[in-house]
Amino acid sequence: MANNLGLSIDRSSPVPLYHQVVQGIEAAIHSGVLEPGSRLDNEIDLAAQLNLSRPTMRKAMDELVRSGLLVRKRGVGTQVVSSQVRRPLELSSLYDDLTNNGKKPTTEVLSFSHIEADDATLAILQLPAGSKVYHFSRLRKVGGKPLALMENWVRDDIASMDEAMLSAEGLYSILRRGGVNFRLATQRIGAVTANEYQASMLDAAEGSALVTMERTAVDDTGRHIETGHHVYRADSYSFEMTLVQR
Amino acid sequence: MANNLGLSIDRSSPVPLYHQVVQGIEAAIHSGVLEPGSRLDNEIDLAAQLNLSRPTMRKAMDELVRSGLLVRKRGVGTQVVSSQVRRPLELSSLYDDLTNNGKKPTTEVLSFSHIEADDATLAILQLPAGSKVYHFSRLRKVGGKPLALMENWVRDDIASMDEAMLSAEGLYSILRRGGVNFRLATQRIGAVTANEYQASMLDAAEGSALVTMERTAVDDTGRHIETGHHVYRADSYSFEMTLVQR
DNA sequence: CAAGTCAACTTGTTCTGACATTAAGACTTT
DNA sequence: AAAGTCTTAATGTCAGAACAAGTTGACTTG
Repeated sequence: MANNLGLSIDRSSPVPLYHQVVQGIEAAIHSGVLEPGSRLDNEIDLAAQLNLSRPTMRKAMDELVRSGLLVRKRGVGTQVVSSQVRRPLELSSLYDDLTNNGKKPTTEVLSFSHIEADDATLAILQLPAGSKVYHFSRLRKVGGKPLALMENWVRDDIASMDEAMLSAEGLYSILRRGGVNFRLATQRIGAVTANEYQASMLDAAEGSALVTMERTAVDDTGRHIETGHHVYRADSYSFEMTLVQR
Repeated sequence: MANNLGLSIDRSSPVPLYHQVVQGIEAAIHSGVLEPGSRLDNEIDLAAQLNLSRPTMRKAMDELVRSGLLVRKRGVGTQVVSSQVRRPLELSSLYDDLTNNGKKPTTEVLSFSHIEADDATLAILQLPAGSKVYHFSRLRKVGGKPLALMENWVRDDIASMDEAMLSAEGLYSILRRGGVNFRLATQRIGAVTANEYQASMLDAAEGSALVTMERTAVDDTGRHIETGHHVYRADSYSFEMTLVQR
């Protein structure tokens, strides 16, 4: 059976060939052309069908295996796992996540200051003593409903910012415009019960469950850009992810 | 400066060369030989120093970039990000995590049955109507202190199990012995407040915060092996992870 | 007929080689 | 002296080839 996925490769495109293959197979899986559990042709045939070399084909399949869409087994072949694999947790801001899903988030800046960082923040952001940082807290709402209460500390040598900017857009887009290329983040997810302040801000009952996230983001030059402590209403937000065994 | 990392490659080892390089560089970073922020020699020189080809060297560095230890920038070079990057969330069981950290977990089986799966479970595990599954709930303690309350549904065509087995070891080790090679899992992390039952089992106050996790695990043949709903005491457990931008 | 053996198939690893793209600094020119 | 340009160096992409190592099923043999 010629498992022609109906995908074509544009060699004049600036998009790398292996990435075109990734997108094509992703589309085939999500559209149902490739059903969960079905076997793909072997790497060599697939490469030949698309006029690609095997290393290029393999690199594409590597990415799909890593993202959890495909499963490979030596001596056997490659299978589609499931079309309903969730997107892995991405290195993006809450604001981006929401707008990408068609939501219209609003941001209210509750406090804003440009101050000398305390010792803990200096250590986390790996800044020399006496450095100043932006410190602010924001309330994010979707459809008028409070979703998240966010407190952040950001180094001040990237982009200057003020309350108005933070009200109008997401923190990450401001920083990206300042030339930051985010590369990785470490985060910790846990839970707490809402104290009086959190409850009032999030329009929730005191003692209700909140999801907490602490995150520190690093850019491609190794600079620690920002750290934050966020809390989310547990009835409106949870973290979904796909873990892949290496 | 010859950035010789003092690592050597054993070509007679069954461990792939690229993986030996990964382990060597990881060790160099964690031991402090490679300091955070320092630049590595370029790929071609490094490959030459170890008598490897550039693709092999690149594949090793790819993995380190993905795991967040290194940062690459075209036209510039490769840098060490930080020695204190946390291990990414791994596809492992709580039991393994605890024993690997030197803890001695105990497990109490609260209920156990071998029943026909309900529709929701059939759908999640992608089983035909009428299939039977193991359904059980367990309480896990560390140092005599309750940590997690776990309810699981497991397909029954892998390994037979009973209360005694589940008391003595982790679910994943039983399944692995039954020939399962776990490949990926999708999970969702959130929060709730403890109800009366959860509070009493976890020795916590009613209304205290709990971290929730729902997980479905898939093996290397695409079978959906088990799904579970776990709750953890928020004061004793949180999820740490490293996100890497592709 | 059952058990072991072997051949075919598929992914896993590794190599050599080439060119493209980006970034930074040195150089030249105005 | 400042601006733009060019060179250099590094990572990014792609090709073609070869062999290694599991898996599976067919075949052979006792």
